[in-house]
Amino acid sequence: MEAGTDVDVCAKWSETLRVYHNTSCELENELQARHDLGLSEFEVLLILGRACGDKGENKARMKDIEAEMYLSQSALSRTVTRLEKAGLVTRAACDFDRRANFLMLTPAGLERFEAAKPTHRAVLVKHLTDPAASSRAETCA
Amino acid sequence: MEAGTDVDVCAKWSETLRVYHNTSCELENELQARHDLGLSEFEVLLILGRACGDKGENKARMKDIEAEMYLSQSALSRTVTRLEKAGLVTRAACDFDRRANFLMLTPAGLERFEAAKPTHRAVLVKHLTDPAASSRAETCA
DNA sequence: GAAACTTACATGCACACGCATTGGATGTCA
DNA sequence: TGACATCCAATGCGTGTGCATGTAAGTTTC
Repeated sequence: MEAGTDVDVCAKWSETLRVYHNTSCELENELQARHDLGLSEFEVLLILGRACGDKGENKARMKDIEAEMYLSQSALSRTVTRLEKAGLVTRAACDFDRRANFLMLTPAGLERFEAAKPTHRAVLVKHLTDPAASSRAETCA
Repeated sequence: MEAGTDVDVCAKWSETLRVYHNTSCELENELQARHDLGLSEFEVLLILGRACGDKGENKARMKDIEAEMYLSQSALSRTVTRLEKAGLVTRAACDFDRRANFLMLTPAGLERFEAAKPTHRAVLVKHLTDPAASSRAETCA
């Protein structure tokens, strides 16, 4: 709407790309190396971890998880399959709607999540508090 | 370093994810639908388009392009292969360093790039000038 | 209550990506 | 000159993703 919009927009996009790639790349690497978790997998645990946390029941419907993530329905389905194979999560049928699945954290899943949370937070702090400190990761492009 | 950092950082990351995914998803969709170009492919054209633009020679070394993109060396190599098959770009050996390749825009490539540029800019403006206007795309998660 | 539609999840498939490796060209040092 | 390290680009391979589709379950309409 104002003069210089083109340049501003390009600069803003470049900055967004830089922060996004550097951060998600390091998140991926750190979570994988330290906790054997992919970023998508961690994000599912993150949603489960805060869902109904006070009731002690860490569960959510697939559809609700999907709505909170930038991941297609099929990709989420496979991500959950991986988590299930790793024993971090269990699928449970929903009594009221047998099309739907509930997803629950297992004790192992909760433990893994709690262990990974500091790693996740540390990377975010590193890259988002002082953007200048966010440099290119060694791997990932 | 200050109180509330954790919450601030999480909110900032959420916002970055939102903007990045919405924007890149719509970029991908629009460029594909209107110009038969993937986002990575367009970005290569973008770099070539502004490289030495004044000299009328739109060329650059693979390594230099790689350094400007968030793409691995192998992915760039294949992206260029696709562009080459589409006739938008040609590889040319470098006289001074025969390990390196120069990449050049063909006339068709320049034309395609010029056609796609407004689409690219429009999406950026839409999503980055007023962040609230950036809503979830229909496709892509 | 049967038929048509919609919703939730899984799966076949194609594809773009990153990592590791390879092959060829260049530079360096003895 | 010969041996070795370095650099550029291509390719084999595995994996995660999205789209399209399939299947089962719920909802609506008559």
